[in-house]
Formats: sequence, C-alpha cells, structure tokens
Amino acid sequence: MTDRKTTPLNSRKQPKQARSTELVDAILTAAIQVLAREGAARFTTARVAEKAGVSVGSVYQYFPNKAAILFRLQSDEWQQTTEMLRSILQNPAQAPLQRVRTLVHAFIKSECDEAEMRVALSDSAPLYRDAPETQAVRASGEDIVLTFMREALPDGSDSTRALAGDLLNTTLSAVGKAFSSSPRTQAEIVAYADAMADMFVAYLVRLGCRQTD
Amino acid sequence: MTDRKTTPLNSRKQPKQARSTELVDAILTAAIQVLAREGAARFTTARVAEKAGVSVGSVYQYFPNKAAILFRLQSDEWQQTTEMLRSILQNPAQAPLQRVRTLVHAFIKSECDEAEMRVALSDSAPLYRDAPETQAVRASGEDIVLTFMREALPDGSDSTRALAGDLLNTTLSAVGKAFSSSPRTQAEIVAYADAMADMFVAYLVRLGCRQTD
DNA sequence: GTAAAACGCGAATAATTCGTCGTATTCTAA
DNA sequence: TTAGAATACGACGAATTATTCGCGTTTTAC
Repeated sequence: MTDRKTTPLNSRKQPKQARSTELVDAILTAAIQVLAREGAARFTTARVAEKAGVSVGSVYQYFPNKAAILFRLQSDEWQQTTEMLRSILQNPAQAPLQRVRTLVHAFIKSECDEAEMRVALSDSAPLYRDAPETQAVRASGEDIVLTFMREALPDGSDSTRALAGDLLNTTLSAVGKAFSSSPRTQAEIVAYADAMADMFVAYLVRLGCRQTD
Repeated sequence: MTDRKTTPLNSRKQPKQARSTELVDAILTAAIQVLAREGAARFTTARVAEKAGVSVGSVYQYFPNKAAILFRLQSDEWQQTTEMLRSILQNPAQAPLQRVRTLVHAFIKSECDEAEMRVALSDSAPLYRDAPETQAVRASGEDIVLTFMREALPDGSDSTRALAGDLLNTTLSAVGKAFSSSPRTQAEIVAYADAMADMFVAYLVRLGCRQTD
C-alpha cells in the first residue's frame, strides 16, 4: 500500500574513468550540501547538479532517480555508524557496561554533528524507505548488538538478548534522531547522554549483566 | 534556514453554520483516510476534497493551506496522547512504577493502532514542524511528566527529575514512532512494551523511586 | 591514427500541485 | 418575501519537478 510504483533498483552504471569517478564524488558532496542547507523539500536533482557544477543529465547517468542519491547518502551514514558500533561494542579493553556508556555518548555526539543534514536525510526517508536495499543494511547492525549481548548477558536466553538488543538499538537510533532535531548545548548533550547510558546500564544490570570485567 | 517562507498562521475562519461545521468534519475525516491509504506523498488538497465530497475551494475557506490540515490532525493526536498521559500518570490507584508500566503499554498500543496514518503523519511533519503553533502543544505533555516525576522521585532534584522525565518522554515517543513503522504481531508488541517498561522501571528504581505505594 | 566506447550536456517534456477567483447556491433574519 | 451574508463550487493560472533524449566531446584500446 505504501509503495506505489515498483521502485527501480539501486544504481545505474559504474564510473570507469577517472573523470566520471570525480563527477560522482562531486554529486555526492553537492547532495550533502544541498540537503544540509536547503532541506529535504528543496532537494532537487537540478539543484544538486548545479551545486556540483554538473549537468542534470550526468546525474542521471549514475543514479537512476532522485531517491537513489538520497539512499546512497543514507547508506554511507549507516555504514559509518555500523563501523562505530562494531569498534566500540567489540572493544575488549573495556568492561561491557562501560562500552555501552561509550557507545551512547559517541552515538549521540555523532547524531548532533551535522544535525541539519541528518534531519533532512530522515525527512526524505519516505523516498527510499520502501526499497528492498534498505532492509539489508539494517541487519548488520543487529548482528553486532546481538553478539555483544551474548557477552554481556551470559545467563540469558537468546530471545531475551535479542529483545534487549533490539530495544537498545531502536531506542538509541530513535532518540538520536529526535535529539538531532532540536539543537542543544554541549552540556545538555552530555547530560542527556549520561542519563540515557544510566538507563541502559540499569536495565542491563537488572537482566543479569556482570558489572566488572 | 529550514523554513523558507513565513508560514501562514493556524486557521482561516471558523464555521458558523451547521453545514460548514459538517464540511470541516468531512474534510478532517477524509484527510485521515487519504493519509492512511495513500501516504504522505500522495496527500493533496484535491484528493482530500474529492474524498470528502467537497470542492477544493471549500477546503481553502477553512484551512489556509495544506500544512494546516495536517497540523490539525497532528494537533488532535497530540491532544489525545496528552489526555492519556494525564489519566495514567495521575492515577492514584496505582503505584508510580506501575503507572509507568501501564503507560508504556498503552502508548505503544496506541501507536500501533492506525499505524499507517501515524507514519504518514510523521512523514509530513516537515510541513508543519517549523510552525510556531507546534511548540505550544509539546509543552503541556512535559508538565505532566514532570509532575509525575516529583511524586516518583521525592528525593531527587528538580533538574534530575526534568532530565529523567525528558528522557522518558523522548524515548517513549521516538520509539513509539519507530515501532509503528514496521508492523509486528500482537505478541511482539507486548513483549517489546514489557521490555521497555522494565528498562524505565530499572532506571527509576536506580534513581531512588520507591517501589511500593 | 582511428574506431568505439565512455562521458557529459542541457533544452524539452510531461506530469503534478497548490492555491485563487469569479460565480452560483443556500441560509438567516427581518 | 427578500436582501445580504455565508457557503460552496471547480476551472484555471502559475510554478515546480523528475526524467529523457539526441548530440557533441573526451578517453581508451589497438
């Protein structure tokens, strides 16, 4: 019901020469700027092309449609976030609960950086949300969290761990999104992240997480 | 930077005769249906008018623009949610922590009801988000939560209470939104709500909430 | 050097949309 | 009954936008 037309696939053709690679980079860079400065509603292929110093036709050689550009941007964001998740949650130098604290702070901070762009990107989510490619990227993050949960909750069942992990995942990203929408001072951000970390820690402890390493 | 034009005000003129009142009702009912069935992208004044069995011109007599219709819908939702918040959090028959559990379940359930409409409504948030009227409605919910926090955390400072309340508020609505986006079974919903309630309770207990009434 | 492939262009197209305005109809009050 | 206010209509103007297509240019491979 939500997706009207069979959304075309992910990308159109790959740049093979150096100049076309640069062109695609220029498009993506320009897309970020347009998104951040103009907002989702004014994000148009024409504007992106102009900002990139490129013609509209060229844009359509490497992206099948407007949504593909936005999906690409979101995809890149997700990849960075996933990498951050992994590096923090799998860091053996910290106790599990400390990793959670680190993660919350890092995540909230990253959401508040480039806030305008992130808001605009999630504003335009309806354009790519229903695409099948979208689902795939989500999954990898869940795996990482589940792995972490196995370490943090050695006594729980896998379903408990999955639920708790899903809850943390969802809460973190949902709150992060809500948080980037309304700008706050650095101090507020830290205080808020602390509170959220406290909440997660309290929950995990109650589920039987060992408190030291 | 986000709002380009000085967004026109809230409403245009009030219906004075019976037929115009019915007309406005028809518009709002139709708007809900269009939003739920067609999604935010296909929500147009023409479609709403057609569904309502009314002409476009009539729509514009009582709503200054498309955004105003959507704002009205969102406004009504918020009012209902606020009322639910109040009735649950101020219920003296339950212990505070139990009220939190009740609230989480009720809220998640209400978010999952009419999920399509809610998703579409938040998809169209960019159209009314920057309007000054939007801020006002938010505030009343925060007051209720803060009042509850004073009762639940008698030993905390007001800033601690405000922070915790804000965290609960944000988490609840953000997660609720994320949750209505991807449909789940009734059992999953209950399990998830339980987990979220557990998380809140664990956090509040750790902040010094008394556990019994 | 040259043919073919890759690249890049941007005017033109086709569709959609918001919101207005002049006119027609219905209601109210006296 | 009737004047005027309120209400309703829907065709239309103006603007915006996504995407295509034919053609000229540059690079690559041989």
